Amino acid sequence: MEDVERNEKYKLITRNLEEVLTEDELKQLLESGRPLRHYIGLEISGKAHVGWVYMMRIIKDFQEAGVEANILLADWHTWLNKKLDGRLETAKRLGRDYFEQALKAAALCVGTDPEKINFILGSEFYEKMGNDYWALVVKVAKATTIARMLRSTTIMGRKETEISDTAMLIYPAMQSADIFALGINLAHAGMDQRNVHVVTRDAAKELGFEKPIAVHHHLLQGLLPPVLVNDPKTGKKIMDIEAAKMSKSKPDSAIFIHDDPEEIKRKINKAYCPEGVVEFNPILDWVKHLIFFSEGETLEVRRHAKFGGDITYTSYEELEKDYANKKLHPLDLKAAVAEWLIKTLEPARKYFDEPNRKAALDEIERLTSH
RNA sequence: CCAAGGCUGGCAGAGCGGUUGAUGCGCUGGUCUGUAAAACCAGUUUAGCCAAGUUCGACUCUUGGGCCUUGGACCA
Repeated sequence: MEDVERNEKYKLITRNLEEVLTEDELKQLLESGRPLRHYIGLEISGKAHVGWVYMMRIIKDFQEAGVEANILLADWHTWLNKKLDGRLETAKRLGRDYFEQALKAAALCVGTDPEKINFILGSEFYEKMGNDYWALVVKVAKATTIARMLRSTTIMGRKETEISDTAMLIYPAMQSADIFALGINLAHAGMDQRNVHVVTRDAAKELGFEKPIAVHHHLLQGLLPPVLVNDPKTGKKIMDIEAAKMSKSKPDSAIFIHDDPEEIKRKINKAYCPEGVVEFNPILDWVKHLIFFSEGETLEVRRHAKFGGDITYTSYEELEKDYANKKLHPLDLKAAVAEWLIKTLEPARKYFDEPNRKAALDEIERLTSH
């Protein structure tokens, strides 16, 4: 009975993850019966896009498996990384006024209770911990070579060569310290941040801390045509992960959670989506990961009788097969996806009707538009 | 601290003491496809890190300052 439950939990936690470091460790932790403390850290930078909704669906799974969910509003990291207007105060304020609000809105979109997630503002936490926190940062820094730190800094959406000041090296050290200081045993992030988790696990070993389990989710593709590069290992074409993800510098590459229906339709319609081609297709990527997240999901395609009439898909595989065989036209699929997004994101739009939240959204819009 | 090179449109990146800022990418619009992409056509407005000077006239020359890059010096 208990084994079954553990198995269920394991499945629930891992079913949509792209990577678990390591699976055995996670199984062991579940078996130990000790509480699972999760965390994901977010820089206070851009606007909230559908990737957050996807992330929230994963967090919801974690919670249903009994995991305690924590989100770090990383205002210090934002400051280190020179985001927004470059001031800590701004990151601090918008962390609470916009980011926490947007994350709560995303939680509402996936039907989880926002109040059951702990939101931790970095600066408040560091103040509370005082010297102990900074001692941890130093410990991590001492346990990690410069080369290693540098390699982990591509998480910030910059190439190594673009890193010019020392603060950039403090950034990953703080990220590791956050995990230790919060007593996290389930460190969660997107695939783009896996390096820093690997550094953290190595440092844990060196410092005698328990190695946190690192879990990484798939990054939803941006809507623009993919940038393909040659993989030096296999010689095959792969996507440039940094170029492919949704970004605030390319507003049409992402759907934001508070976008209005017209905006959603416009962006989806603009999206790259070659007929019959499954590979590197952002719309199908979203359908696969975001929409058919779990069993029982459906996608209704409404189309003219001359194009085959309405059809409801109950699995991604089924849909992909039709798409590959050109039985499902991109335009019909796009319309269906747009409708799904409009409906799913409705709670977020409503949430941001509230004047204070709207004002915070306007401010972040202003700070990130140029 | 010293030296060399750089700082031009959203980005990359030419040329020139004076007249229409090359080219590429991006972006916007159009044509063509039942979407997008590709292709082709059109558009992208008051560019020159700052200051002073030389000059009839400087983005282009001189000097000072700022920032970036690389190298050196100090520590040895």
